[in-house]
Amino acid sequence: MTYAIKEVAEKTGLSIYTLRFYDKQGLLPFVSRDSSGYRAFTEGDLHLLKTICCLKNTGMKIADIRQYIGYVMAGPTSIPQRQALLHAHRQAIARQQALIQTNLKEVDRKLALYDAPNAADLVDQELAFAKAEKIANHLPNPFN
Amino acid sequence: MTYAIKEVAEKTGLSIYTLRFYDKQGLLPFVSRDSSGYRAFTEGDLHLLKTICCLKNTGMKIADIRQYIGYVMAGPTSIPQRQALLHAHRQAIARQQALIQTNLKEVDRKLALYDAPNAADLVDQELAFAKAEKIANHLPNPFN
DNA sequence: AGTTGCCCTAGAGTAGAGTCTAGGGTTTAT
DNA sequence: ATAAACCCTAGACTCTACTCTAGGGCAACT
Repeated sequence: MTYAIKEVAEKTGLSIYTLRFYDKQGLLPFVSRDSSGYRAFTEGDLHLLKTICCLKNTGMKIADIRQYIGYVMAGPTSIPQRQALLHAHRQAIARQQALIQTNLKEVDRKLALYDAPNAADLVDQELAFAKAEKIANHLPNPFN
Repeated sequence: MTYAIKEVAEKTGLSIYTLRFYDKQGLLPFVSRDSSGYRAFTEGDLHLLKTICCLKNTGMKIADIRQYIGYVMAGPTSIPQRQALLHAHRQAIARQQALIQTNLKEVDRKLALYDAPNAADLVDQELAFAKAEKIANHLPNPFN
C-alpha cells in the first residue's frame, strides 16, 4: 500500500540521495514515517512528488518549491497564494520557452551554414574578415 | 573600432566578472589584447560571443562551449566536428523543449484546478483523500 | 602630482543542487 | 543467528557557474 524510498526512486527517476535531500530541504513534509522510522510514500505523496518534479523540471528553485509545498500543507485557505505562485511560475516558463526558441533558431542558422555545400568557403570568409579586423585595429591575430 | 570589457558587458547583459570568467575558462581565445594588456573586442568577437551566449542560453555546459570554440579556432577543417557538436546540441534542445512543454501542461492543469469556482471543494477533497490514505496505512497525519 | 575611472590577475568565496561516506538500525531469508 | 538487502542521519564533498576582493597598472583630467 505504500512505497519505500527505493521504489519511489525507480518510479520517479530521482536518486535515493536526491529524495532524501529534498526531504532535508523541506520539500517532503507530507511523507510520513512507519514504525521503524522509514519513509512510507502513499499514492497521494507520489502525486505531490510528481508536482515537485514538474516544478523542478521547469526551473523552479528548491526554495520556491518549498514555499508552494508549504501552501499545500496549509490547506485550502492558501489557494490564492498557490495561484499567485503558479501563475508567476507559468510566466517564467513562457519566458524560458521564448528564450530557447530564439536561441534554437540561431543554432539552426549556424547549422544551415555548416550544411551548405560551400560551407568551407563561407567559414573561410568569416575567418578572413575576423583576421582583417584584428589587423585593422593593430591587434595580434589569435587565429591559427 | 573595438569595445572595452565594460561596453561588451552592457551590450550582452553579461557581467564584467562573467566575461573575465569566460575568458579564464578558455571561451574567448579569439579576443586580443591591446598594448596595455586590455581586452579589445572587435565586431567579429561580438558575433562569436553572441554564439557563446546562444549555446549557454540553451543549456550547453562551458566545457562543451570551449570545445566548440576550439573547433572554430582550428579553422574550416573542423566543420564536420562543429556540425556534429551542434547537431547533438540541437537534439538536446529539442528534448529540453519537449520536457518543458509537458510540464507546462501539468502546471496549467493545476492552475485550472485552482481557478475553478469550486477550487476550495476540490482541494478539500484531495486533502481528505490524502489524510484517509495515511490513516489506512497506520501512518501519522502530516497535514494540519 | 594627485584623483578618478577604467583595466588587469590571482585567488577566495558563494549559491544551488546534488552525491557520497560513516556509522548504525531493521527485516527477511538461510 | 548471521548474512544480505534494505532503511536511517549527519555531515563532508563535488560540480557548475559565477561573484567578489585584494593588489596593482594605465590614461586623462585638474
